[in-house]
Amino acid sequence: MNVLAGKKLRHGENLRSKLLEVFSILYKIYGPQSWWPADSNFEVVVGAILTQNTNWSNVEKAIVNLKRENLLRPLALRNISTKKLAALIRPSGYYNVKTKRLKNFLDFLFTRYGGKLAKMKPNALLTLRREILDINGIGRETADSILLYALEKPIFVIDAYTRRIALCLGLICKESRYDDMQAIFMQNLPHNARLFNEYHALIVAHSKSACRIKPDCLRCVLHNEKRGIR
DNA sequence: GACCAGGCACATC
DNA sequence: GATGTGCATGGT
Repeated sequence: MNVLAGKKLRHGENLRSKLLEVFSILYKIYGPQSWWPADSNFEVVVGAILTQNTNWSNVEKAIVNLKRENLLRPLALRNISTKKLAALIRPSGYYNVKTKRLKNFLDFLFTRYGGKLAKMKPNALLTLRREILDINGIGRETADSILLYALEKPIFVIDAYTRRIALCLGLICKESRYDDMQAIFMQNLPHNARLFNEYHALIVAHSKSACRIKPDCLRCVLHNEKRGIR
């Protein structure tokens, strides 16, 4: 369970105001992110699967290969052989595993929604989440990335960046599990897809930034921001 | 050459 | 349920 929700933090701040403050400062520093970096909702899904435990620059190489072959369309990707798909996504690593996972998602998409992501959108968030999590190879993070960034559903994505920053800020402990961490954000922020989109994207932007302080240590940024130091 | 990067499933205990 | 392991590339 969420052991920290509602608990008073130092300086009398509660979790809700702390989370909003962090968002406000990140937004002020990095500006609107308007994620995900993709040309279509389907490309978001492909990227979410390819980026599993992989550097994004490697994923970009695979995406470029797929675009070159005009394969970033559900039907086209469903119709190519696993051998060809594996060769094209090779730069993203774990290419045999990820080929199966992409095909699994496509099987689901065509079986249940006629190959159209748009047909998924009207369904309730939790219904969709259950369905997507049933696909072999799609875990919580990938499912939530698809739900938030491809289907615009209000769910907070927990990834390695979020974990590191939340740990740094004392919002979670090392033992916290995915659902616990997600509850910290979901129970203390308005359920708004645009807010969750920007918040997570800003966390990634900060984590990847080459700021002079240790990128993972948001505490330093918060401290300096309050003192007017950039 | 070692280490790391936006996971996940599966086997084992 | 917790822990260990396999899956693989490209950048530093």
